[in-house]
Amino acid sequence: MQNDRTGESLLFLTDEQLRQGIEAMFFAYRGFTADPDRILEKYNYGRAHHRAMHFINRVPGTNVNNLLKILGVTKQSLNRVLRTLIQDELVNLKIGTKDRRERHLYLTDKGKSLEKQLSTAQSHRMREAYRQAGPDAVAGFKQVLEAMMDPKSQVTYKKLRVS
Amino acid sequence: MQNDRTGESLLFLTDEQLRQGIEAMFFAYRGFTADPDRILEKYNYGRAHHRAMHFINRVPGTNVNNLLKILGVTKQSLNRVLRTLIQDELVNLKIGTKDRRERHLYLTDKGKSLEKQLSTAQSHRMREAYRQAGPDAVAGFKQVLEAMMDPKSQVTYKKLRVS
DNA sequence: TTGGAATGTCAACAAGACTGACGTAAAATA
DNA sequence: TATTTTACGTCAGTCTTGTTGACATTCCAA
Repeated sequence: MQNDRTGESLLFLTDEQLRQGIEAMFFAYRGFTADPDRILEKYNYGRAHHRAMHFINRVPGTNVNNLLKILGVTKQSLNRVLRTLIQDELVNLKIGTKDRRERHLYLTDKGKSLEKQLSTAQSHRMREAYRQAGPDAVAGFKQVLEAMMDPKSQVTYKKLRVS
Repeated sequence: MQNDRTGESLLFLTDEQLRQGIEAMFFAYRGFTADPDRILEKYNYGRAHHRAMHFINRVPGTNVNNLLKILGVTKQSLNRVLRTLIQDELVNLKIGTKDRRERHLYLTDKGKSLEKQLSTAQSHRMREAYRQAGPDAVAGFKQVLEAMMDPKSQVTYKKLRVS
């Protein structure tokens, strides 16, 4: 695409480059989750709670089914997490007015506060990485990640921008 | 907040950009692990086995302690995985000649074969993503990921290139 | 009115992480 | 030589987060 296949090296597609990419994903993901994990530990929550809160914050009023699709877990798994979040008053349920089977999910003020703490920590690391790498690198970073997603995730990911 | 100092737009550092990066990491990592996961399931192994095999393949003859540092888990956790890999004859132990307390780890032919299967699947997705994004994007991708790692992981990551 | 969708919940299970404690062999050091 | 430290293994117990399967409730829509 952006290179002449007529003698240019395609060096970025060597096995060594791919292996490096794989290992970079592994180590970077550990860093990516490290800061929120430390905070969550203090409150006796886990990554699953973080993810739920993140997307409830991102899509306030989402119903359970939609959240399930985003998170890609079973309802039983999500339910366990939601139950504790609701008990601890981090998440609010509102029964749908149009369809009363649906539960719409919202963060409470307490929930927003914790979510803010978590996303601040995570964003801080991301911001530093972005700053060090610069705008062009960031654009490339996102391009590659997006291309790595399953098609369904890609759709979900893009929808989140629009909404 | 994060706007142009010298007229240059730091648009890539907005909260929205950071949030997108966070979500991209989440969805991309799912894609990243999806293909190997499917293969592992058939053999009744998990991601932990994959990671161990990956790095034993990458650093043949590594001792247990070194592998522990790379993987960042407890010895109990790794041991459980190693035990099954050795039982199933995917991994070989060799007692150190210089220091006989050390166990050096190697993939057997059987182990190499499975590792190849897994890395082929994972590389295939990575290669497609690289190809779609192009060499500049790939460079940026790696820059950002590297900057996102914990310092210790960064060192480990770089050492793997050299060795 | 009936089928199916949206949701919740109970039970059981497994992977994979953790901590803590203990044991052994071998190397390093005082 | 005696002691301590290192490398490794293992037993036991716990936690989170995922899974399947089964069943109940509510309620929309054909």
